[in-house]
Amino acid sequence: MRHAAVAVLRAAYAAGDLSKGKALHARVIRAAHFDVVLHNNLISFYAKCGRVRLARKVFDAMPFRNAVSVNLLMSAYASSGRHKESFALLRVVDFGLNEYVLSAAVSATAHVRSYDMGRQCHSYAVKAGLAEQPYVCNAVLNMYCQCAHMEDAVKIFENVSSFDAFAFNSMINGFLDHGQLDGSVRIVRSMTREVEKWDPVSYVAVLGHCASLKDFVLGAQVHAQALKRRLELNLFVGSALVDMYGKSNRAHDANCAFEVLPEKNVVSWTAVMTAYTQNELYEDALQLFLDMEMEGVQPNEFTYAVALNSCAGLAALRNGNAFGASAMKTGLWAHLLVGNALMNMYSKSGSIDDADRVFMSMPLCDVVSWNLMITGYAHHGLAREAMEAFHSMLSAAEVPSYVTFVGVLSSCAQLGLVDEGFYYLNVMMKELGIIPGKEHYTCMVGLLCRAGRLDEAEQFIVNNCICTDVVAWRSLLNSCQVYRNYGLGHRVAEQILQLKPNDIGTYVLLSNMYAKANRWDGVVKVRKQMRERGVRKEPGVSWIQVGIDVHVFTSEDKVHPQMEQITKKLDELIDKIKAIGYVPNFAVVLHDIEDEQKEEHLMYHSEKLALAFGLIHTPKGATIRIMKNLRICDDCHVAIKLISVVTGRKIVVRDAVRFHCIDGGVCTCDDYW
DNA sequence: GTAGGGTTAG
Repeated sequence: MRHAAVAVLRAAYAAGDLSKGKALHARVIRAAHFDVVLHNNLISFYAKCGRVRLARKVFDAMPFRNAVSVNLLMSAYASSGRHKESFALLRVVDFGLNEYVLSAAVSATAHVRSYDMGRQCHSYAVKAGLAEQPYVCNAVLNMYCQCAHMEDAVKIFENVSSFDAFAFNSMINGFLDHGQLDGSVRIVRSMTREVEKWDPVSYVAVLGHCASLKDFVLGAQVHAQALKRRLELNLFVGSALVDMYGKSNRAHDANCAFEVLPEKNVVSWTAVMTAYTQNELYEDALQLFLDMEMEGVQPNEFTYAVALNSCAGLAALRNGNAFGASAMKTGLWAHLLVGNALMNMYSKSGSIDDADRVFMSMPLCDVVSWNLMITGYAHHGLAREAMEAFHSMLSAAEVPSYVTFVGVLSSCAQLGLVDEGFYYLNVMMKELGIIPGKEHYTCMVGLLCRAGRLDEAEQFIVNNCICTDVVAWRSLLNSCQVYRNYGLGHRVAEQILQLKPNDIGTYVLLSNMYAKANRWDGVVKVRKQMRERGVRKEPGVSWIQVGIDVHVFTSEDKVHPQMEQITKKLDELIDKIKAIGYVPNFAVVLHDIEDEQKEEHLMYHSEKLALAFGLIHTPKGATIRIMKNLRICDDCHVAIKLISVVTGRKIVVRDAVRFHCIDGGVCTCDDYW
């Protein structure tokens, strides 16, 4: 009976015929005597067919079971991701665990990241004398890696003499997952020496290590080794290669690794999209999304997140909206990852209200969501709202992170809350043990500058060893410009130009500073210096989306087909704002041109062209959103504020650093930028 | 009739 039945089950599985198996099941139930092995075969059959509930039914109906029955059901649960249920099965076991069941139990605790349960299993293994069993030992080692207790993992790793690739793989991934790159460097080194036979997972792990370190040289060597064994065709290894090249800023190589894959799945597609996005090739990433859908591959939550991040990079609000709607239809919208990506997209596209709306509707949120809200408000010049969000975050018992404090400190800076800023820096360091980074120090410099305490700001830079940080110095120089402190400004600019010769941002700030202080001799000097050193301004580019099209404008570029209309509109606008006090600010013109040309030059700044175009092509009262690659210039800032008055429009300009939300002649940047 | 680690986000 048993042999025949097993043969039937095997055939039924091979033919994918579930009903044949069920028919046999019925006969087994009617049979006079109970056979454990046969019932185990039934469990195995249902499990292989992906019918875990039926497997469980068989299990529950058994008058007695053995270790194999338990193990079969546990692995069925594990392969469908139901690790808690797998672990819970131990409660019905009324006999001692063997090495099979024990390693399944340990791996369940590893998946749910339960250090406590994992440790209990480990001590059980020690008492039962099973701790040295290779599978148990590896499972325990892996459990400690997953549960972020690398010190326990290291103890096991060091005490066992002979290891296969498995243990090395676990150790590398454990160190990588917890950001301990020095640890993974050690393991990878000894692995290249001691482990002869790498398995495919080893390649994936080592490539992940290379990706984290952006170690393209080692990555390419691993690639070469993989080629010898034709492993570049393996979906996992291939995706890891795509990721490694992408993170090493080699989008083209990433694409080659992708193209070579004979079978592509949603992960490999998403990996190559990610590679493009991380290298700022947003349009290509979005094109890949379309290609993927054409191939009939369904996007998952990661794919949507990457697509939305590309939209964020382009500030492509409409496309982002479309992806959001599409994610809503597929039900993937509720994923944390997608919600966060949507918030990010709205925030980077200048639509902070929409970001807030998404945040409020998210079923689950995490520290990243809170950070997006806080930094989003801060970038939009809404420091009060940012601080409110921060306090709500604390009330919600979410633990602030490194990024949280970047938002908090920059909000304190915007509000001129010097004491609060230092208080929060202290909380961050003392209470949360977060080591402040450049971003925090730069915020503190900005904080002191905002309060007009420029000398203290300079001292702060010197005292905190961030003298080599151009961003910190630039923040100080910016304040010198705002406060017209050209003595300090000149010194600071020298300092920056020593660190980064020909830094165009510095020349612009310096020139603006002299202009604001009415020091025309200074402006002339800066221009001369630039000419002598051959420094050229990067062309300003602005873009605006109208309908489904993105219209791009470069300064002085007159190639747009509707240039005539745009010029006419601009003339009109300039006349109107001159009537309410606009005076062109020639100081921002860094080119050596005649005075009479300067007004025309200013008029053709890319943001003004984009704005005029937007005013022509959008309905009355609609908000206009403009993106710019550089920082908005002082003249345009003044002009756009006045244009918002004469047209009654809300105008949002995203420049290289922040948002300017301009409404009724007032900008959220408070003219401090 | 039984086993483990892996790729995509920030």
